Amino acid sequence: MDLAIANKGAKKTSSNNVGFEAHDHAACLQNALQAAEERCAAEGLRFTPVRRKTLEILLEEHRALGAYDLLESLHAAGFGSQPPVAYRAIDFLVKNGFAHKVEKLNAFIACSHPGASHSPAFMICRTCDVVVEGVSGPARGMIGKAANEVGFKIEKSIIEVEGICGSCAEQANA
Amino acid sequence: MDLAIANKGAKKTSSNNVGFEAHDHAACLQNALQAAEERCAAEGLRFTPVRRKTLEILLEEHRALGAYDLLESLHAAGFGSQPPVAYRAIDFLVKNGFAHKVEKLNAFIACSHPGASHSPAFMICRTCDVVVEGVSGPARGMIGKAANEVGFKIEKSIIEVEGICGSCAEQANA
DNA sequence: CGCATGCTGTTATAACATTACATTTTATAA
DNA sequence: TTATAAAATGTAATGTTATAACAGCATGCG
Repeated sequence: MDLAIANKGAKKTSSNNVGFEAHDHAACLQNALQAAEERCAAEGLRFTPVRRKTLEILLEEHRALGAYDLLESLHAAGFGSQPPVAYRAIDFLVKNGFAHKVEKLNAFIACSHPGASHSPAFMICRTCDVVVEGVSGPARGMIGKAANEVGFKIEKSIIEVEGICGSCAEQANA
Repeated sequence: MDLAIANKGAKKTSSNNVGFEAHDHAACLQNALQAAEERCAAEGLRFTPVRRKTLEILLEEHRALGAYDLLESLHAAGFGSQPPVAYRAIDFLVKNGFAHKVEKLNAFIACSHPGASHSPAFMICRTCDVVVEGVSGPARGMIGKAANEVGFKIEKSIIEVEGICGSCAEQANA
C-alpha cells in the first residue's frame, strides 16, 4: 500500500521531519497547490482565495486540523471569522478530494494522494497523533463481501485504525 | 460475515420488522440484557441501574442513538438530566463491548454480537439510516498490511461504509 | 466502624457544526 | 455592455456533541 505520513502533533510542528521521513516541505506544498490549481482549472472548479488558503494551511501543517483551528488561521489571513467560512472551504476541498475528514478526530487533513481517485484509510497514533494515510479501494475485504450479500451498495468507506506508531512504541520500550 | 441489522430510522421505529427480517424483539432484548448481566457478574463489572437502563434503551430502539437522545430517555426514567449521566453510561458500555460508537453518526448502538470479542464494521444507509453491524477482526486487509510495513500496532479499527441498502435501492428504482 | 474507591449528580464550559439571510462576485445570455 | 442568474462570501444566531470540575452517596473491605 502506498503510504503518506502526516503529523497531527501535540501542537504546531513546523519541523521538516514529519512522521518518519524528512522531506522538502516547501516544495511538496507548492507542488500540491499547483496540482490542485491545475485540476480545478481542468474541471471548471473555482479555486478561490479562501479555498486555496485553506488547502495551503492543511498542507503546511501536514496534520489533521479542527475546523476551528483552520478558521483561526483563515481569519488571521484576512478572511471571515465565522464557522461557515471554514466549513464551506473544507466542504469544497473534501468534496473534490483535496482533503479528507478524519472522523475519529473530527478533523481535516490534506490528501496525500492527490490525483488518485481513492478511499483513504488512516492510521492514527494515540500517543503522538500522527496520521498516516494509505490508499485503499472502496468496498474491500469482509465488509465488501458482506455488503454484496445483503445488497448494500457502498458509496463511501471510512477506514481508520487507532494504535501506536513505531516511533512511539520504541520510546515506550526505552 | 455474520450480520446483524439495526434501524436508526427517521425517528422512533418500534416496529418488530427491523432491517430486513422480523424478529422477536422482546425476547432478544431480554436475552441480551441477561447476557450482559451475567458477563458483568463474571468479570466483576458493576452493572448499575443507569448502565442497565442505557443498554436497555439501545437494545429496545435497535438503532444508533445520539448521547442526548439517550440522556432524554434516561432522564424520563428518573435518572439525572445532565450530559455526563449519559456519557458515563455509554463509556462503560462501549469500553466493555456492550455497545459501539458509530463515528460517522456520532451515535451509539447496542452490540449485535455480544460475547464475541470483535471489531465492529458498520454499513450505514444514507437514505433510511439503517445501521448493519458485521464482525470483522482487527487489522485486516490492506490497512493491516500497511500497518505492519510501517511498524504501526493496531489496537482498534473503525470500519464504516456508507451507501444505500437493498430496500432503498429497490424503492428508488420503482 | 472507618476508610478508600468508584458511581451518580450538578454546574459550567468547551468543541464541533448548521441555518438563515444579506452582500458581493462571477459567469452567462440578451 | 448590461441584465440576470448562480455561486461564493460574510455575519449573526443557534444547534449539537462532549468534557472538566467538584460535591455527595454507595459499595467493598480492612
